[in-house]
Amino acid sequence: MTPIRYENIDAIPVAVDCIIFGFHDNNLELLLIHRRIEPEKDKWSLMGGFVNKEEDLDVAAARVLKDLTGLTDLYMEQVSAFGKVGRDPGGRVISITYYALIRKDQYDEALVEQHNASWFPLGELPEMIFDHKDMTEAALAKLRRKVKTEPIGFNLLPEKFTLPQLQALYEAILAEPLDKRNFRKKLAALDVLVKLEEKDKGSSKRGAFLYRFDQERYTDSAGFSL
Amino acid sequence: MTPIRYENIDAIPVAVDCIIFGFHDNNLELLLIHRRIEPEKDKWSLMGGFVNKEEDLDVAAARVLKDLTGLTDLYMEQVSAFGKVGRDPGGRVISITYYALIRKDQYDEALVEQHNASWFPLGELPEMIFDHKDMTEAALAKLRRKVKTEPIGFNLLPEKFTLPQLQALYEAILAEPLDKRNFRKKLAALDVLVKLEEKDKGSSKRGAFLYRFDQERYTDSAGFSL
DNA sequence: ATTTTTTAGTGTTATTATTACACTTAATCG
DNA sequence: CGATTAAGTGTAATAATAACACTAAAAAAT
Repeated sequence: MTPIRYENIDAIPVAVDCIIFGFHDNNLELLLIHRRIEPEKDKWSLMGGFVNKEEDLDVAAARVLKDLTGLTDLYMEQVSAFGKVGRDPGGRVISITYYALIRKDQYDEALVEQHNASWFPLGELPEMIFDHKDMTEAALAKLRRKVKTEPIGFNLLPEKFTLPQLQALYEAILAEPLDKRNFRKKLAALDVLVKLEEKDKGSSKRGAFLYRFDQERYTDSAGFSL
Repeated sequence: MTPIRYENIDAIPVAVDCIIFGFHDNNLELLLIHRRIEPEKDKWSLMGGFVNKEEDLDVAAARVLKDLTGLTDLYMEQVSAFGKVGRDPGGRVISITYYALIRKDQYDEALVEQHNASWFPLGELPEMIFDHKDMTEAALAKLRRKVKTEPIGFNLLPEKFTLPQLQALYEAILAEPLDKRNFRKKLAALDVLVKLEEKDKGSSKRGAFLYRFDQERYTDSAGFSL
């Protein structure tokens, strides 16, 4: 990595592929794109794109996300690089994966339709091209680890949300049931939620109080652990 | 990422850079290379190399490691991709980082000298080129996380080691003192070490018993947590 | 030979974190 | 106004972690 000019060096197309998570109907979902050309026609694919010569990796990922969803400033984290020689039968491509968390009430549906994209619950993923299944698994593993120690789950919920919603979100991500009282006890201890006056009556007769995540309280606090 | 031929796509030189950890004198150390040309002359650098067009990423990393140390089959893990446009002033290069754990009693000293490489304790790192400092920090963070839940620390020790050595290793990696009795209690519970008849008298008058890590016992066991 | 020095080795108790668990309340619907 | 549905709430048992101090072995010094 020391030479000063890199003209004799193999250059390789580099892509970013995005694992886009959403939350709907108490399920964690993935936004995938329907592939309409051979090879691998009719399989599904992560949203991706090539990295331009003068473009930062994470800028490329953000661009790809914006192209599909219309959204900017999404929560996004690099997962890892996939670089097996034969991973893409169309030619050598190294792909850097990012996962992103989006609010399903916010994305641009027109753009998504335009790309033949649709949402799949994690349990019902279709066949995917290349190594996109592996990428998804790596992203999910990373998300599961991260969500326990950083308050990133809120990126999947609307600004205002109820505690039952929040719990369902964590259950969906971690794929395990959580005890309601223990969950709330931990949250109360963290002291990063603000209880609002309003209730959401969408999912019960009684209605559940709405909360919002308070970034400042979190910043001032010691940690986060659920 | 969908087109079938990638001829109109920007291709970019891709490098691997290796964060090579060793353990010596109760210190975690890094193997760095002295840079003897401008720019950044006399700074230090991670060992790296470019990825060949027909070479898997991890094969490239293993090659780079072998070139410097003579060792194969090292424990190695991908850290992440660094891809800022200006990170290397010599031109656009995307670098995938790997950390590796080596036994300081095994590497090929001649090769290391040939590359003007030397070992630095983590606390005394010299100025490094480009973003190599960031890479090192990312690698260390990953190592710290991993070492708590996977039995990878043994890759930094000789086949036979003493419990005081093992504890010193964990203290060096985690950069915090550990309680001797609690440490041994946990190890005993894990039941993955085999106590040998021999003692090592290198570091004390009394001498400490040697142990070895038993891969089979670990595979059969439920988990690992220190 | 005896004492000194140095590091290895060993259990128990207190504290904290986690888990398990069941009833009451509020509001709507019939 | 009774029935239904999901929201909301506290306590006790268990497990995990953290704190802590002396004895044992061997070599080195006297």
